[in-house]
Amino acid sequence: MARSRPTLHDVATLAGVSKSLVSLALAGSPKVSDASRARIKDAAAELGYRPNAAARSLKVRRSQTIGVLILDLHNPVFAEILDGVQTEVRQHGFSTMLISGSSDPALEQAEIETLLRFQIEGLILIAHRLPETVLRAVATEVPTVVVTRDDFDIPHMDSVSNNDVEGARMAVDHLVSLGHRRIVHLNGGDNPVSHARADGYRRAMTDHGLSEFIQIVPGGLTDAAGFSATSEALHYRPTALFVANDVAAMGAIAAIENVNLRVPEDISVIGYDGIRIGGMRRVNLTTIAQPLAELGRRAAQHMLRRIDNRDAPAQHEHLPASLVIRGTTGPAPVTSA
Amino acid sequence: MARSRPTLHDVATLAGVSKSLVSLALAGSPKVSDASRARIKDAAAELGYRPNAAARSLKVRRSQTIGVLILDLHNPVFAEILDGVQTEVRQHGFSTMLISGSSDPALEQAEIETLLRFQIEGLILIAHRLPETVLRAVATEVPTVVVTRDDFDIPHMDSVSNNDVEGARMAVDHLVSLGHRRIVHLNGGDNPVSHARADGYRRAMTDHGLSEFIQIVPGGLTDAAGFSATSEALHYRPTALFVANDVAAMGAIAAIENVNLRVPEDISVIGYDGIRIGGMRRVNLTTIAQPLAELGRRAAQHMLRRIDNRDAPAQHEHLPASLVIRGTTGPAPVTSA
DNA sequence: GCCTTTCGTTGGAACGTTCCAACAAGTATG
DNA sequence: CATACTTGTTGGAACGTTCCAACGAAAGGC
Repeated sequence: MARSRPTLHDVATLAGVSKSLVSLALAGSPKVSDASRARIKDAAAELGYRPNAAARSLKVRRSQTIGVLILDLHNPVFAEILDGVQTEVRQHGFSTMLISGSSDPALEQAEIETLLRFQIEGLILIAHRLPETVLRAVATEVPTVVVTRDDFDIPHMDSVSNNDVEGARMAVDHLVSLGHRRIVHLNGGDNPVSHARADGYRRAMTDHGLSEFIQIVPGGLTDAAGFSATSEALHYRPTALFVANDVAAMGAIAAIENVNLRVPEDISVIGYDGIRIGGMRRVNLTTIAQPLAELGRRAAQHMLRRIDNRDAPAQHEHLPASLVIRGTTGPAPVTSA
Repeated sequence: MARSRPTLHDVATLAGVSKSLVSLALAGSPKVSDASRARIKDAAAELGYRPNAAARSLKVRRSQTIGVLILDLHNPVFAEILDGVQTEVRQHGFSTMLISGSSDPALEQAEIETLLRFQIEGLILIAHRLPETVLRAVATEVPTVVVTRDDFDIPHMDSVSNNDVEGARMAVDHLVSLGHRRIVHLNGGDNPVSHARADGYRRAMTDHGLSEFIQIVPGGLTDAAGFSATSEALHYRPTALFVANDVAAMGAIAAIENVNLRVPEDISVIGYDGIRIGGMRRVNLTTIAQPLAELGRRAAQHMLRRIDNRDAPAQHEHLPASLVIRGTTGPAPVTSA
């Protein structure tokens, strides 16, 4: 267990040159003679030299690290976005420092503080529940981009999300094209994303001349919330349910089957998000799929761009969602209630 | 957009003291007078001072950061373990630097190298596929603990995992207690965990006097692998399937239902891991649950212990798995084939 | 009134880099 | 042959901390 790591200086003495030259050589400068370069490389290898990122970062004032706050690691939506962020970011030689949200929102702010101490060059928020004041403060400190939300207008702060209103409309369109009219929406609770999806539902229903059937049942974004909200939804005798997200949709389906109705023969169900599990054959959920990994990648790209040009105007990018038809939606039953 | 951040020095001049005293005060030393302390705190707040972690880490040679390699971010098993790691680690004032495995294993080694440059104080491997030589090399550099695997014997390197052999036995016991005899195992492929589970299956079957029914079908750890392996498994006319993990079990169930057999009336299915989705009512999967978050927490604890005492003997901790009975297992059908 | 202790404070070296200015030695230019 | 330029190399300052040794002032003990 080697006590203290070899430094640039150690390599220099072994190679018989100055530490400056070692630094130059290792950085791949062309002004180093081939002979020296070879000697230095050998010495570095022999000692198992590894540059100290803290020292480097202190000197050059760049940490090559970007911070990522992920609201909920358990939520597959966010995990897949994170994956997209990671692949993009590492391709550009950056590392990620990760923190995940906890039950206490105040903790998240403290964690962001920690991230900033490490001189992160950028911050990506994969969903969040920070008050706008905090968000603004953060934006002045470090280039920031938010994924899945665009409900803010802060200078120099980008967002990447899908258009939830448009996605909700696609869900309704799909159901209508299958002959459904009594389409109930299971809402996802009091958050911007759920509001937008409810809004899209409302508008699409109206556009289809189905405003009399508009019915929004309060729910949540979890399996359990979907399950329990469904019993209320069934009072309205829907032939189809548009559920705020996939996870809740799975709960809804379970609730429907629980009262001996069939999906999709009696009731069609469509979710939102496009999480992987939805594609498993056991689940086979029709959904409005967000391009999750792509969302993450784009966020990273915005980030990197903004690191080079902090003063670029804020961009709010929307990536298109897409309808993925699987087994939980089908033609409306002929017996209209 | 404030250009360069205030330093200790700036705080010192504003407060009219030396930077040493500021350092002392901010560290909470008792040797600082109340008057000075107050003045310093005010000055720091006014300037929005934030300590530079790189500088600190350079000086004290402690980064307060631990590295985490997560093999596959998509796999809910690993995500839940990571969550456990995070909560424990942050409670002790450490941050995490995350990297996730990619399709190319060589990349993972490069990423570990990056982690080491940041002077991480410890490394937690949430599953991995590194060759033992690399593992050994890593262990000499930094305290390391491996989660979900214990197939190594490297000095100073801990592991936390569940006992897969024992867990597999529990699965078989459960099925046998329901009257099953024709129990087929869908294997998870060529990796240590799957080997152990197959082994446990084999032993348990033998112990129950069912060695004639031992049947191991090669498969994988994904939904698709479970689906396709099942068609072969059905040739053996099983009344129950013990599948290598939950995700593959979901694929298996889909395949069974696909040929118009019912779960669990015709065939019982039990998985392994205890991922959250399995608990969703739509899935409702009987499984052998690993204490995932606890696995992560324990790993972090081992890590922290080892940071204080690098030379402690290696520990291989096994956490007990538990049988979670849900809806995919039931009594063996009376018509024995 | 002198010595010692305590208290609060300070200067400065160190951590391991990067990079600028400087330079020696050789090569080309006038 | 002096000057300028190139090539390869070097010393040293800086980055923002921590912490040791040292210090002056006040206070206590003799």
